[in-house]
Amino acid sequence: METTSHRGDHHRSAEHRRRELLEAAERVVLRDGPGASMNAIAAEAGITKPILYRHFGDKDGLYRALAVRHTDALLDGLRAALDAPADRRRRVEATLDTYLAAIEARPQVYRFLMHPSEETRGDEQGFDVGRQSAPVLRRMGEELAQVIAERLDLGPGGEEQARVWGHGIVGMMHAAGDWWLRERPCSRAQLVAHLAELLWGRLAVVHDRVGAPGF
Amino acid sequence: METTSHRGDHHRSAEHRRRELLEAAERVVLRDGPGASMNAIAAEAGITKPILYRHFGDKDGLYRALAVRHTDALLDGLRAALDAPADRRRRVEATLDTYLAAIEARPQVYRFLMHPSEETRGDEQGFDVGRQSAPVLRRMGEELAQVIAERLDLGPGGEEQARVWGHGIVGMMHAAGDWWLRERPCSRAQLVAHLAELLWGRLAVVHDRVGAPGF
DNA sequence: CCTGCCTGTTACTTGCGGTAACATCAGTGT
DNA sequence: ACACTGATGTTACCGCAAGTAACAGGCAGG
Repeated sequence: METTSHRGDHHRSAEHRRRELLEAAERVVLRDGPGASMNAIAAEAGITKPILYRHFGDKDGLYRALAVRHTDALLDGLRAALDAPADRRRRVEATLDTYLAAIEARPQVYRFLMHPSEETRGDEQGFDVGRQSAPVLRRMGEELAQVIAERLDLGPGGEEQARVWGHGIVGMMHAAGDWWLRERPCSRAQLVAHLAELLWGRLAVVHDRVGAPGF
Repeated sequence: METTSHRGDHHRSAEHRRRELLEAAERVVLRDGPGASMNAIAAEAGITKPILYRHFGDKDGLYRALAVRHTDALLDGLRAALDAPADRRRRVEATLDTYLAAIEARPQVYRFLMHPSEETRGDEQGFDVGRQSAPVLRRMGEELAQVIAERLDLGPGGEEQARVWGHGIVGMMHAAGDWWLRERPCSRAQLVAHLAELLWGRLAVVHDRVGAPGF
């Protein structure tokens, strides 16, 4: 193997460089928000733009590469919470709390993940529907759907229902978390409790107010 | 009243012009997607950029003005569904279906509403959290929260819970609708049924699959 | 020595948001 | 009649960001 020496070195240094660039990009994005320019990122890394383009193709490529790490980390945490040894309600609460703790701890990362690239050209006027939802949300929805379909006996059509629930629950978590993080109206534990109550069907059984139009 | 004649005419023609510009902008946005340029909008309206800026301040202003009409229309529809004469389950289903029918009928409008402006400068590095969620979602969440708080007897702390539920349900509806519109895995009625089942707490009572780790 | 190949540069093009400066025409006060 | 005001419209420009040549040096291996 004469190749191992230099080609291995080349590859390793290339990947090493790539990691360095990603870390520089992360620093800039965390400092300047998701609108950070390629020039700023290149400057932070001590180099110039074309190198970034050689490594990542375009801005979207860089942002996607950046997002993968955080997305994976977040999903790992959620899977762990979903697999904790406890009853179903506790698992749901733990999963909600894990997500909320993550976005609370690093709101800049969260903001970046939910908003990676805006408008990937390739539209072509034929309505393709708003796919503005961040890929991380789609992945979370799909993974949750899979867990639900695997573990719950939903009967015929259960897989479809599991997917609806997966995306629905993730959307609920995301929207509530976004609002909570902005307004901070209560503690994280209270938010988790309220959401779990909602998922546990309290909306269906709570009584109407007296003297109000029914709901 | 010497003012009524000319000032009234001036105001009316100004507002008329504004409506014309908004309609041209809408045509372009529906044709080119939310990334449409001010130049393109001005050209569609038969004028040039500075006029748009005089009328709407900046791009965000134009987009906000555009969004208001659709947002109002959508919210009116949702309020009507929420006020329909039927039991609670039917009302929830009607509300979900109204929202989904709206985004199904005009996906381009939907996409535009959920994605108005990207990154309104004014960040200031101090974490302000991802407020990328479209204003329309916030408004929907707040309005639903108000309806819930008004009509349901949630006991102490009920208002807080109502707000959590409002934003959570809206997020669920949005995420599920977005996914459904992209993949079209089932009929609208089925999607509504699945979501209503989720809100009715079936997640809490459905049985584990035999031989699988519990959930 | 010359040929690739990687890394890096400077300098450019294109396109966008936004603005300044100027031109035009309608009605108003004196 | 005449200057003034104010809205409508223009051309031409600035600044900035994404993305792209085209060129310059280090370091293999024939």
